Amino acid sequence: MKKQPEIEKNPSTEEKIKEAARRVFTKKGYAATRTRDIAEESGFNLALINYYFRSKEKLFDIIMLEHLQIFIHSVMGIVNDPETTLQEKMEILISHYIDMLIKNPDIPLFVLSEINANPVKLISKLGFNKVQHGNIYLVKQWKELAATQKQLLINPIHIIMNVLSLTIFPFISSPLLRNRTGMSLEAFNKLMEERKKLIPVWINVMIGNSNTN
Amino acid sequence: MKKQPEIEKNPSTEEKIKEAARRVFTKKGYAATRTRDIAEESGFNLALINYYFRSKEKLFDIIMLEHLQIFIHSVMGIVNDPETTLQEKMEILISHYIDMLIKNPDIPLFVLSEINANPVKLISKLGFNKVQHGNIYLVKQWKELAATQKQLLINPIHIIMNVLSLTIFPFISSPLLRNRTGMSLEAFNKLMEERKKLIPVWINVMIGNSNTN
DNA sequence: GTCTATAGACTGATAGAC
DNA sequence: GTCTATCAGTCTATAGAC
Repeated sequence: MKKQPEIEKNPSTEEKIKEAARRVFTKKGYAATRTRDIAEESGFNLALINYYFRSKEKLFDIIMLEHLQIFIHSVMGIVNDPETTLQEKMEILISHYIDMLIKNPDIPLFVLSEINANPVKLISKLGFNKVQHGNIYLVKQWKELAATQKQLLINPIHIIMNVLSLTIFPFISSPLLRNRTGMSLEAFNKLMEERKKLIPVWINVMIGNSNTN
Repeated sequence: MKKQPEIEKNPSTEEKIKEAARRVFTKKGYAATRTRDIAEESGFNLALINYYFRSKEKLFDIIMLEHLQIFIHSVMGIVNDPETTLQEKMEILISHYIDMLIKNPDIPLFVLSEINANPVKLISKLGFNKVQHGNIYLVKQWKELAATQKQLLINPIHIIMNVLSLTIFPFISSPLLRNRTGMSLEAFNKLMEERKKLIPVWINVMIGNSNTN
């Protein structure tokens, strides 16, 4: 019943710095971020960052690892659920991603940029390659479907690409799009809410129509 | 009949530096690029960069402007062609973009990252907002179609998003995707070639099925 | 734990020789 | 035009006071 000692009644200094770093890194990227920016954003002194995290790079690794875990961990529960159908998984996944992206619209561009800038480090060193595809329930269901759908000529990787593209890309291009059209953030988010229902419909008609072409 | 003096028989020093800058900036982004990297890549000395371009930022602006013009100018001829139908325009546009992206896969992530990092400068200062939508032939055709399709409940902006998402996003996520699946660059490019035909089909069934849902 | 002050390395830009 | 040498400013990281 007793809580662990010091489980942040209100955020500790270390946690505040980490949150500040998350905001600054995610917005500006690793190279453009100065340790001074994080200090200023956190309200503490520059020296404290190195006191808690030893270096800018170590702090960055922590932030990036947490971002990747948000995307991977949160999804694992969905794709590994034996209770839901393939169709339901897709709907839940898209809805879940869009919710997350409305809250954290800068994450995809940040993650993809940093992976592009330093693929070796971010993919191998951060333990990002430990996921075992074979054991995932979604993959099992997918294979079962593929076995029955002998007519389906399209490469399944196209479908995966399409789900991710339709879900994530609008957020990546949001600054440009909103500027060009004069759309407000609220209007944009409302469009994204609409897409929770639209994308699964689109994906279904894609699968249904690609082989009868 | 006489050519302009010195229209690069083989590339001038200035042109070589610009090409080197294009490669380095596009790969690493503005902040992570050091003037010394460009010098090394070009084979010339650091001082020459400032001799020709005065500053790192001025050189960057030139590169970025050229990238934006590639994307805008090359597209203008297509969307303004009165000879082609809306359907044909879409097919040509997608095919044209995929060709360009296979040759320059780093451009979208680069452009979108830099716009995200500095929206005010890159959208207004670089004269990126001079396009007059009203005069474009594609927009005219679009409005004509919309007038006849009174059943079409879906916001047209979704369709534009979808075309761009399905075309561009695979290139942005290519480093991650290829690493996760072990796919070669050749195999990836072949998939993208397939998408030249697939995306227009998908867009058509989207338009056809979204309102009968 | 938190601060000020500063060391030590690096960066963009320029002066000046050739 | 192209180079070497170097300046002035900025950056990360640390030493040391409190």
